[in-house]
Amino acid sequence: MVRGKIQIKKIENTTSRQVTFSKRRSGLFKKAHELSVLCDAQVAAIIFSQKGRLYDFASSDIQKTIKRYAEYKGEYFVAESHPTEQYVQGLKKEMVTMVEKIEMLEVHNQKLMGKSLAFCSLKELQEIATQIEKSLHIVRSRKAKLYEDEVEKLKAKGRELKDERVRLSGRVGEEPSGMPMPSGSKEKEDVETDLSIGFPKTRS
Amino acid sequence: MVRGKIQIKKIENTTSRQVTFSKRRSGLFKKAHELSVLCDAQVAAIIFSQKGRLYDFASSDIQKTIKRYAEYKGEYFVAESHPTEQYVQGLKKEMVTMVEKIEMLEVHNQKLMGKSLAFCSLKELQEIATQIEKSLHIVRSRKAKLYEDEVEKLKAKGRELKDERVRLSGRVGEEPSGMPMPSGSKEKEDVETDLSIGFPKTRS
DNA sequence: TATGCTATTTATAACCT
DNA sequence: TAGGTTATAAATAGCAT
Repeated sequence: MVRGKIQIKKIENTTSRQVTFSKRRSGLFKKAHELSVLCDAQVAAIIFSQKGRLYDFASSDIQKTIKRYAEYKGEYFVAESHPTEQYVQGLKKEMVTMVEKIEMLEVHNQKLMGKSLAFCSLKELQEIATQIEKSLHIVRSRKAKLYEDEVEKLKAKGRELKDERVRLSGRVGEEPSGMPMPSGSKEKEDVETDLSIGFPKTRS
Repeated sequence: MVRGKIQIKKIENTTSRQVTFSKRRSGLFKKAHELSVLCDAQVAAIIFSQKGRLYDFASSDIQKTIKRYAEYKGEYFVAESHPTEQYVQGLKKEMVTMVEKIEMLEVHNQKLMGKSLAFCSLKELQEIATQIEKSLHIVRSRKAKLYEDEVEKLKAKGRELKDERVRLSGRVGEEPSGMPMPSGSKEKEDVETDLSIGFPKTRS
């Protein structure tokens, strides 16, 4: 005889609570079963009692249902934190390509540096030598060009300093107090260049 | 107005079935909730509709409930096809390292081949030139060694052929019908070597 | 497709054995 | 602790909107 509505809050009386648990549990499972049959749905229910005992119901294989649940959540709800297997396969493929490229480059590098030549044929060695000779030529040209530019820059700097000195001596008097300036000498520019080479280093 | 008891079997009318599904589903979840509160139990329910849509209820965290279930049963419900974000981050980090390595190797390669020198300092150019010179020296030595070995092998072959001819001529008679054999000549070995160089090619 | 209504079925709280 | 009884609350089938 139900005396009135019950409040949905924890039943404090242990005996009542256990009885209610047992009855409502079977009620819930019955409803779950009916739902699955009436509506052709896949239903699973898991209950842990307060004491930690497990009760479960599933309209079909509960493991399959839970797996399906995990996959569903993985695909649609937490997609960002669960990349697909396909995506990872793509990454791995890329990595294989990269590893191959690294190996290829390393071998090439080694050969260009005169290492790991033990298994090279004469013909291959000839090709490498030709390549290296070509490289050496280019690098030397570039070095020469850079050196030339440097020298040119320093010469310009030297001329600038000379002009400055001339202007200064003009203002102070007829006799410049600094080093005497040779004039008309063919060697002059070279001498000044040599001096100037040291200048930027002591300045900077 | 309920006209009478219903049979617990699949509702054939689609509309009715969907309405019943919706109503009974919320009824089930309500019962599940009440059970969890009244009896202090941990309750989870998973429903897949006929169309494959997921509905779930859990009195606490459903993942925890499923995990507890898995532990209780001693089974795992990992969605195999979904690698963890952490794993993918690891892969990506590796890839970044590999990309850096490739770039480094490519730059080094380019420099060894006399390319992309535009931004090299004089000092760097000097280092590259030194490296290339060293490489060239090694490659040339190796080439020389290989060539020497080849010549040595061919000379041995030449001597072998000479011995063979001597043996053959001894059997046929005093006069060998082949080419006459010069002897005591200083040029002899070189001549034979030159001949022999062509031999393996025509044979193989 | 969802929500409201209501007659009726179903679940169940309290009690009993 | 389990199962049965019963008065009552709750759920819900069929219909309407």
